[in-house]
Amino acid sequence: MSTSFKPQSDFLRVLVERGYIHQCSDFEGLDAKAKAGEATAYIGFDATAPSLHVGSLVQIMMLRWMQKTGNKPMPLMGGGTTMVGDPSGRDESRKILTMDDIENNKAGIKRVFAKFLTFGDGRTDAHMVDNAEWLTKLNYIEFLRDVGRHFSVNRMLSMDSVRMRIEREQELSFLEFNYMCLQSYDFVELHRRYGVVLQMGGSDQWGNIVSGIDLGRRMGTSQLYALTSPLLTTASGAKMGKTAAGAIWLNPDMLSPYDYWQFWRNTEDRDVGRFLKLFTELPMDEIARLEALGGSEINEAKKILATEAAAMVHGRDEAERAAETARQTFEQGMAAETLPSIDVPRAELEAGLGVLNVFVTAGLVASNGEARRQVKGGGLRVNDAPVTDEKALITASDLNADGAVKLSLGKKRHILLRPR
RNA sequence: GGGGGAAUGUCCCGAGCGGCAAAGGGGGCGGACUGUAAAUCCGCUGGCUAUGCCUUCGCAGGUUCGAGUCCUGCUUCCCCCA
Repeated sequence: MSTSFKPQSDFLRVLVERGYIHQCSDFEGLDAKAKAGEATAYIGFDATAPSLHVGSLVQIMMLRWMQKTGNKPMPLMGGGTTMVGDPSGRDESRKILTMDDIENNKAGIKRVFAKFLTFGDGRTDAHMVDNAEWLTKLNYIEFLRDVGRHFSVNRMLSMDSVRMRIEREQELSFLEFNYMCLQSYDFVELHRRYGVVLQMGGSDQWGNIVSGIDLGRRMGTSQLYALTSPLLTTASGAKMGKTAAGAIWLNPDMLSPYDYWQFWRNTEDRDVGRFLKLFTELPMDEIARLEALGGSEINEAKKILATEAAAMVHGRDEAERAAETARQTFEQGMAAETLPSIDVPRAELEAGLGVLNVFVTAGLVASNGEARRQVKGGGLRVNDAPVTDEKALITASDLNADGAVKLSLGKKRHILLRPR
């Protein structure tokens, strides 16, 4: 995005200055719509997991800004499209999910949106839709005649997502090949039902979105618009939000607020400014100040980033608590009472529990074998003392002043063991 | 329809004369150095009631003291010819 385009609408102005925009089909046209508060927009979310993770956060933030700048955001549950599976950016077919899984996932995902958007019937209130509502009712022949005839297979074959599969000689099922048609049709359907004129998404969705605009034109909608966000990677090139330890989930039952706060606290120096703009709502001049901090002072900026980002998802109180827990744990080296914890029956603790087993139970390591290896490498600690004997027992005498045992893996991951 | 190849450690890529818990990467985890950063260096990277036992090389059988490695059938994918 390096145009000299000067947005008139609050919506585009914010998105441009905060770095949300990768591509837009028509800046001027969309700007006018947004200025009039008529830029009703949707973003589709596939129901492939019981929670969204950090990878979807940019999209969610775009919807939030949309609402804050006087337009109507519509998160779309891909209840129908999830049954098909998006081939974009994938080099192999998705697993087919069962209907039960999809329902379950939708319920989890809805909880996330409630944190970011105000729902209701007002003009700028968010409205949640599910494409299963219309996609599952489609009649095959009718769909082919009304919608299918507008799609050129020649053109679809030239789209990145499809071409890649073909070039790499990887299977692309007819089921997946249809995904684009369905997503395009969603756009048209949403326009007809709710007057949606804009579809946003990650840059990998550009092709699908534009194809929806095209279909709209052929099927007689008014002008539709596309807006995509850059695909987020960390400065060192890793994909955002997915580590081998697991994705950075937004639902607290999948990842504790404390761990969520830690994720942001561990941001690389180079990413701090960019992330503050995308994932917090701090004013731009404040961000400029924070991002200019040099050397170890940048850590202050990271703490603010962590607290602001966590507050958005888990609420201000939880965020402050996570920040305080981190302060006590890292800056004072104590076992903050509010660290994530697990319970263990008091009788078992008094009888003595094997260290290895305890670390496995706490979920810090996957198996006794891994625990042993960590002991060898000096990675496990009980109450900050390195575990040297893998046969050691943890007993009631290990309880600290707060009545808990602090288990640590490495320098960053801590869990409290509490007798119950 | 005919001919030829491929499937390896449940994160990925990938070597593998009949003795293999299976080379090497990447990724990840841990350690050192730092600032809970990056870069760099080092270690680890099947499971267990553990000087041993169990489970792994697409699936099912077979040959053999012994099979990822050889044979047969099957599945999936790729290439060439038609």
